[in-house]
Amino acid sequence: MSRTGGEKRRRSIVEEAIRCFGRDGYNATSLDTVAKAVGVRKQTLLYYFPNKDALLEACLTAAGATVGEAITVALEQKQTPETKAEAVVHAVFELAKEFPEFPMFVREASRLGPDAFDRFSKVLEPMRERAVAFLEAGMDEGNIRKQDPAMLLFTLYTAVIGYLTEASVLNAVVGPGKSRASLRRREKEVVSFVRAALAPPAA
Amino acid sequence: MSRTGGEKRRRSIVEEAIRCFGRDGYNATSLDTVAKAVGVRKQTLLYYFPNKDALLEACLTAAGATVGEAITVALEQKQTPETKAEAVVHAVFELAKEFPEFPMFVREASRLGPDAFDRFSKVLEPMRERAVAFLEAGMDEGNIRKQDPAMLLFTLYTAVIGYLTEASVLNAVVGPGKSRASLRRREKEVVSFVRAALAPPAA
DNA sequence: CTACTTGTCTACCAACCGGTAGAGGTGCAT
DNA sequence: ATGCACCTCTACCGGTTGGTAGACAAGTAG
Repeated sequence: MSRTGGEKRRRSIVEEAIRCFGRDGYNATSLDTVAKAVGVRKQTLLYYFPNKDALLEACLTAAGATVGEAITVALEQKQTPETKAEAVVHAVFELAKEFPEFPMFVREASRLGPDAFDRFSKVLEPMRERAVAFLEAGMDEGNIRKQDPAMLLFTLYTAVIGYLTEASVLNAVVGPGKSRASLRRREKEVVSFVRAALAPPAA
Repeated sequence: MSRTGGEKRRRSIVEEAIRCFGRDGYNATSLDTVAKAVGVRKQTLLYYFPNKDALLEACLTAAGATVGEAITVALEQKQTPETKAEAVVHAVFELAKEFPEFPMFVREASRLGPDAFDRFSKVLEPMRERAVAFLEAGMDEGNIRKQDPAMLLFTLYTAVIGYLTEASVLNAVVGPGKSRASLRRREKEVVSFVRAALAPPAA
């Protein structure tokens, strides 16, 4: 029919699959659902990917590359050590703004087990190492409160992903009185939280 | 056959369903899977609950009651204001220790949307209000850093649930070098994090 | 003994699942 | 024009899904 061309189609399949997997979960998403979102028949998916699992792997790799790229771009601007963490948070929130299902997909990746998450995070490995080194250096210089840097990184991760994915909880906790917190407000909250987590005990 | 009796059977169905829904997600769990876990045929489930959705509602209500009870018991012991938060964290971790799928089910509840999460959290509503009041009082007295108490509560929630559910991430971030962090160690990390989040800026 | 309630079961259904087989259309190189 | 690689499709398969219909066993009250 329309012959959209191979690589372009492949990318659009992966993008829609990430949306569906993030929204409904991998196991609860049928190939038909993804195909309908792309605007194509299920068998076209199976032409590009031998089976559902291969499609998932492609999504995991692509997602890792996407977030890696976003963070790299954010850190390319010359940053003072103080603003680095906030720049990363901002980049992730920007990504979530124009791709709301993305954070949910990341959480789904971790839910699917170590293998799936490793495939997602493999690209991010060097950035993780640099982040740990950055945190350790900051601790040695006294700019960051002394603690296990890996655990600190994990705590920051859960805070960011939590603010981005637990919308139901946020509404329930903040209560019906206040208007539902916008992404912008949540980013401010996360940033202030990150500052508190990094700040040394005495100012 | 064995006629285990109505209410007992009903409870065991709900418990196993929480396990399955937490482990695999609601949409990806079949009634047959739950039935097999209980040791009974699918139609027996449908005798107690008219359909899958009704079973989910029962699970949400039961889960809310369980965590509410655990927290209530933890706070019954006379606590100093300083140890209250840690007592709640400890109670939740104890619950997770002997019921590992429980935190995952809570996260699944939030993933299923506001209606589902409301059903879970309805029982917890008065405790939420008391917690906010407690935090506000602490802020007024200068024992807790001034911030939006509802947002603080949400941040604490995401931290606890994150440490309990994101095992894959934890292993990936902490790295293969160290042994995987035990629940006990994670509880210590969460508690120290909670302290940092509550602590006023100058000691 | 009989009638009724409660609980568990077998048998079945239409819809949907992931995946296979293969026809056919389109554009490009020869 | 012809062959071929690329892409999308229809048709189908065996297995699983949530759910219905109803048989049957066991306790219980009269």
